[in-house]
This record gives sequence, structure tokens and C-alpha cells, in this order.
Amino acid sequence: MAEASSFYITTPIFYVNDVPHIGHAYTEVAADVLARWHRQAGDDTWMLTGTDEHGQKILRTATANGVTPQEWADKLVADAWIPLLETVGIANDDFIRTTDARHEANVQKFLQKLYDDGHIYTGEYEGYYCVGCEEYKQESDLVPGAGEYEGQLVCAIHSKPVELLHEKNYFFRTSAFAERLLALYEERPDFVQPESARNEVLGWVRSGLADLSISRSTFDWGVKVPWDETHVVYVWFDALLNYITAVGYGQSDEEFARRWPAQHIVGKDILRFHAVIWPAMLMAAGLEVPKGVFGHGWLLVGGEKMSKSKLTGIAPEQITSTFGSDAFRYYFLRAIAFGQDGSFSWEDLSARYQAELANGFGNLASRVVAMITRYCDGAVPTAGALQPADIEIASVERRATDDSWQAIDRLAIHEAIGAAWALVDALNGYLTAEEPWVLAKDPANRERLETVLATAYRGLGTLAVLLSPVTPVAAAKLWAALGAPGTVQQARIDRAFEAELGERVAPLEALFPRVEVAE
RNA sequence: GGGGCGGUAGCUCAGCUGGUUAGAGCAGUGGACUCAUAAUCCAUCGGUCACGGGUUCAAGUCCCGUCCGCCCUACCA
Repeated sequence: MAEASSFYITTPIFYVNDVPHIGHAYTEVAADVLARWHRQAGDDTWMLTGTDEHGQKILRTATANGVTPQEWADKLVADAWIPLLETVGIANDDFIRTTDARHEANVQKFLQKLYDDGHIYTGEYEGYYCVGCEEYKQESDLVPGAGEYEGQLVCAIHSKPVELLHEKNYFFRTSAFAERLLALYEERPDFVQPESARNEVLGWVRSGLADLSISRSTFDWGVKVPWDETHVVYVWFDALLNYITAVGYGQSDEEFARRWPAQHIVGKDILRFHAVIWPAMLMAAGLEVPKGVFGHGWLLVGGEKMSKSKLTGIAPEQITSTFGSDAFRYYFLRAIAFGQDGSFSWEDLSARYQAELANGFGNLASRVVAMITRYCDGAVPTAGALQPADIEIASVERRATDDSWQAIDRLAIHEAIGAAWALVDALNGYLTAEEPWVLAKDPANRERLETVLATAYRGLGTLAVLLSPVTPVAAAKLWAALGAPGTVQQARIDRAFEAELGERVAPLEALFPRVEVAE
């Protein structure tokens, strides 16, 4: 199915000033698995990720470090963000930075068009400004003052009174699109997923939309507003546009038509921007809205949303250095229903690593390859007359292939892995029931032995293909050990059960070696 | 304050529009087996479904209330 159809998937772009943690990596991995799966099913796939580099905070930290904001961003991208992708094995097709010329120039083009078409007006922003923080505060950030400031509202951080300031700003008429947005959610129930996210978005839009201030004039690290260079574009407005500037908007109509619209994968915290403001922006510009917006859940540590301020932030390398990138990818996508919040704990991670990856999948590969080596001198045997158990394995392979692909189509990554895993369990059970090590003792059982091993070998091949998007490193090792041709990524995943395999097995090192947990 | 979500076996979670003895995985226990990373396979223990009312022939599943937890309330995946 889906021959050569276009599949364009994005992650949010990272705010470079953040410190990468497993939450960022989680989003990346989810998008990457979907991209790999589609790519391997023959779709014209494109995965985009990148960095968000404008804004006052970055300007400030750059200045504090005595470098220009561009130099600061360059350093963070090179030292933190590109390495993050490598750490968890992301195979993105493009990496956009909001400081790229292709981005900045076309953000201006987009903005100018909205301005020319009357979607932007000049207004006045009024807000509480904290001199200490050098930024506007929401009322929720203010607390009642004490002592000499008794009776006034003060900044929660500095405990000093804030000033009510007015600033000239340009505003985008988000409010004008409320009806069209509601119609969109109505017509396309899966535009915002999962269901809980959709409900939340519906609630927001029904309760009314305020116009969005889209420019700032108190600092200058950003894309200049084309008709008023004393203003720079508000970072979110700037950042969202990466999804189209990266695929040719304003530059190459052909490329743009080929890729757009995209499936966005975002954390549920930024759902509002992606499911409300972004489609409104696109509507204003006369462009197609995204294919869909999927808001995934939080990673919870100790029952609470992971956060660096509470010191629960975990760097991806803490996990990958011990368990490897495959385990990272597998664990978070398998253990957490995609879209829901999920609890992370080292205990759970190592338990699943041991039980599922090492004992389940890894050991299965190991025992099958070892038996073919031992009983057949490494030559892959040919199946003889099939018995019901062998036929059952073949049908499990077929079901795993179909079910997992069908789940991926619904963005149910955890279900897709579960569907593939049914094959791991079936094969382990099959071997125990057929007892090839017993068959091997009597030459009279030779044909049966070879049939069983051929069937198990066939199953392993299917497994390698099905799991390659999730555990690409292990799948490649297994593929090589099976002596299969080319790379496992070249095998069509939507027809995994009939992948072309090999004739001789090669030694296989442990796919997921046992880990001594040092807490 | 307002809004959302959740509270089901030791742990992580399934339980759709209410309907036979509430399920899975892991952990625990017992057994089988030895090809394999002391792995695998089978069996088994284990729950007053947060609490209190209500609706109903029937509620984990609907309604009301209470308690607890988390999150959102315009710029942290």
C-alpha cells in the first residue's frame, strides 16, 4: 500500500538554550520511527528537525558569554543538538535552523503577504514589565508584595514592583479564524490527536481566541519585520514557519508541493501553537493546513513531569551509554502508549531491557543462529513438509507485518511494536514446543529438524525487518548474521514476511548483552 | 480562581457505547527443558476496581459529592 505517497513528518525545533534531556529525545525518536517505517514501506518520506535560535533569552546568554548570538547558537547546535540526534540514532533528512537564510528570507515573505492581505494590524501591547527580569510578566507570575511593597503586585523572582508598560506591536488576527478552525476540527476529527488533545484544543478555541502579538521591539535578535525594521518577529511566529521554509516555501513550488502538508509530532505543551495558531497562519496565507498534529504525553519521573528545575532532567546519554540507543528507542516507544504520559524509572527500564530485549528478542536470535551453526554447519536449511505449527508461525509473521503497519498508520507506535513482538513470543514458544535439539539427536528426524530451523530462520528475518525502525542497530547486526542481502533497511517493511533472506548464517554477538545495573 | 486528566493486583498499565467468576506484562512461587545472553516454556499466587451516596434487573464502566495526585491557564518534548 501507499506506494510512493508522500510522508512528511516534523518534530518541534529545539530552543537552543535548553539543555537536551530525554523528553527532547523522546519526541525525536517517535518521529524517527514513524519516518523510518514509512521510508521502508516505500513512501516518499521526509523527516525534518532543527533548532529555534532567536529571541531575547538567547541574546542575553550570548552577551553574558561574550559572544554574538549567532556564535552562541552555532556552538550550542554543534555541541548539544546535533550530538543529541546521533545519541539516539535519528535519521533525519534535513535540519533547519531559524538562522538559515532560507528560513529568514521566507519568513519575511510570508509575513509581508499576511500584511498585504490585511491579516496584520498595529496595536498596543500592555503588560507588566519587571526591570530585574527584563521581560514582561503574566499576572500569574506576580505575587502580592510584602513590607514596603505591601498592597502592590511584585515579581515572584525579584520581589520588586513591576511597571505597567505599553509597547507598539503588530498583531495577527488569529480571532478571525476561529470559525474555520472549528470547522476544520469538525471535518477532520483526526486533525488533532490523540482524542484528549483534540478535546483540549476544541475547548480553547470555543472559549475564544485572542489576537497574537507577533513582533517585539525591545531587542533585535530575530527576523526583521519587513515593513518596519525596528521590530523583530515574535519567536513562535518565526519558529512555526520552519515547517514550510524547510521544504521550499517561497523558494521552490515544486519541492513545496511534493512535501507539504506535514504530520507534526509535538509535546502536548505546545499543542496550542501547532493546532490553533499555526493552522490559522496557514489559512491566512492561503496554504494548506497540516496533515495532522499529534500531541504526545510527558515523561514522568517519580510521578511528576520531568523538569530540570526539580533536577529530574535526565540526559539521553545517561541511558544510551549503558543500554545503547536501540534500548532507549525501544523502551520509550514500547512502554508508553504514544499520546499518553508515561512513567520513567531506571528499574522499569532495566527490567524491560532484560526481559524483553535481552531474554526475549536477543536470546531468540542467539539460539536460532547457534542451532543453525551447530546442526547445519551454518548453512540455512530448506523447509520440508510443513506441519500446523510451522504454518502457524508463517501466519503470525503475516499478521505481525500487517498489524504493525496498520498501527503505524494510526500513529500507534506502541501497538506496532507490540504487534511485531507477538512474533518474538511465538518463535520462542515454537522452539520450545518443537525441540530441535531433541530432533538433532536422531538422523531419522533430519527433515523435521531442518524444517523447524528454516521456519525459525524465516521468522527471525521477518523480525529483523519489522524491528529495524525501532532498533536499527540490532536489526542490522541480525541481518548480517542471517547472511541476508543488502541492508535490512532496503527490505520492504510492509511485506516483511516475504523478505529475501540468505543462505549462510554468520556468528552473532549478543544483540542486547546483559547489563549489570549499578545504581 | 478557572479548566483538563487521573486514582484498577507489589510495579507499569488494558478494561469501547453499563451485563456471565475484573484482564495483560513484569516481579513472586512451583514445575518442565537445555539450543540459547542461568536464557526459554507451562502452571500458579495476587485486586473491598480511592471514598461516600444515587440511578438501574445489573456499575470499575453512568450521575452527585468528598479526598488525593498531576498538568494547563500564551513562548520548557
